[in-house]
Amino acid sequence: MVNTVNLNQILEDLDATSALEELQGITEALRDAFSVDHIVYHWVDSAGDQYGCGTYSDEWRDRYLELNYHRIDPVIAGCFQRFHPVDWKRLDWSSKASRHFFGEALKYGVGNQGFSIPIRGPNGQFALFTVSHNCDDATWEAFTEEHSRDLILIAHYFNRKALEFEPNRQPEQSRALSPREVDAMTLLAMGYSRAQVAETLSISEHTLRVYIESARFKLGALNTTHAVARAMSRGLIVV
Amino acid sequence: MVNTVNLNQILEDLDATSALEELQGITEALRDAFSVDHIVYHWVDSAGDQYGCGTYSDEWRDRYLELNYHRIDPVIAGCFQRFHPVDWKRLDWSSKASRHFFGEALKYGVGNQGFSIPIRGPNGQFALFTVSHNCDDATWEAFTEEHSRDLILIAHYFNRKALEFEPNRQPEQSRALSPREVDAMTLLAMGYSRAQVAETLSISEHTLRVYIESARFKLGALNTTHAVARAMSRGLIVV
DNA sequence: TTTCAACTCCCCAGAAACAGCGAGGGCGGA
DNA sequence: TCCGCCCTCGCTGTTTCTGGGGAGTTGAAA
Repeated sequence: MVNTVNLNQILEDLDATSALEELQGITEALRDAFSVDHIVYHWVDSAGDQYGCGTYSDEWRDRYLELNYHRIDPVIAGCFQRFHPVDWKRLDWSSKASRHFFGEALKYGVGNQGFSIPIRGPNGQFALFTVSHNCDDATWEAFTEEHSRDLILIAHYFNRKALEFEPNRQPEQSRALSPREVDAMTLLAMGYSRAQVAETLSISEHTLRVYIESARFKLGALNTTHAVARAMSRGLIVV
Repeated sequence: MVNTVNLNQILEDLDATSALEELQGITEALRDAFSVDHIVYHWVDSAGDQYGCGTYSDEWRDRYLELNYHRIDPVIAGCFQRFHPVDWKRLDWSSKASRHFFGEALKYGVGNQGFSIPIRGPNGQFALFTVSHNCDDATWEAFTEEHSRDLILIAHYFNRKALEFEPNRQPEQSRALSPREVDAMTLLAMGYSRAQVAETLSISEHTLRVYIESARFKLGALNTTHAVARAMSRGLIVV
């Protein structure tokens, strides 16, 4: 793998991008620049609705989406719990589903090595930036070691553009919760019953209910559990 | 402001840091390297519990914490909604509380210029990395323009260390959920009622209940909402 | 000044969730 | 082979949550 990558040029190209299709082209240019098999940016969205760009084959991408592989993909699960970029080797491949998934991926041309960077944006947005290649462990470690910083920056810029191009996903910008509503949601997420929450906050249970309903309304949630889930995924509460 | 900053050296120093106190020292070194007034890393916990390190005066930090300024600080509010690093000038200072807050900050030696980078980690973790200085707009723009990429990387490395030093905030490991349990938790988090979930999964509501109870047990949760919250914060389900 | 959002309190009835009991078939690892 | 986990289904009763009303205060923004 050649290491004559001009980081500044890449980032400027990314900055200048004005359309979604161009991002696709940049993944290809990056793949060639880094001399790796694949570069993928993958926005992981709520209901399994997904979006991204990259150099994986169409067959693999379609299969991934169709079979809802994001649910068993250890890369997603692992990155979701981490802040660090992560080498695929360090993930948990112990379950049968994981190994089967990996086998499938190999068949469809994904490299045996991978390096994925989790990226998080406002409102619980979550995405991955992945580099994948076919080589031995030592080569791969040298590569990731050398380029991890550049890749973090590139991932960051990719996500900027993705957020820019997908304003539709932003209107989820629900109105912020009031302090009391945050309190209520937080305590509910901690497992308190309504009675306990009311007591903890020193208010009547009915008042509490008003907060919950208000929060539910602001979050567009169907019930309390949904409201708590949304509040969490949008980073409005931390448990 | 001098621009002889050795980014690699900084990042290596950060990587080698093994204790919280050293991070404080690094903010001071960075301040000198960049020749700015202040460098601050600020972990914002929505519960109001906060933590960070930086070169602000002790008086200002104490005042900030004591008066719960994080609730009215436009830097926090603004960064929380953005992915991009942001110049303080571009934030919303229209409210009375904001302007009062800014006046206070100036009195306590915070610069009139600022540049803050939002950083997000697992479980809704949120932090800011801020550079602040006293100068005119043009000078500041030139500075941020030149260093924004470096600052993004530095911010990233700071957050790595912060997460590393706060293991109690890391998700605890719990037994993995079975596929059916994941399905159940996911659909519940999407706002479905038990009846709807059962129908969606094509199982009886009683069976569904067994999954929910099982998941609740595995997660050590007190009720369904709690179980969903824990499953989400541990990255077992993605909603 | 007026308006608006936030915070507080109250009643009631129906829907939903919880808790505890039990049972049987299948599949994979020790 | 046996043990344990996963998946599936059933019953009964209690507790909790939800949704529909209405009403008063405060404080900050327009």
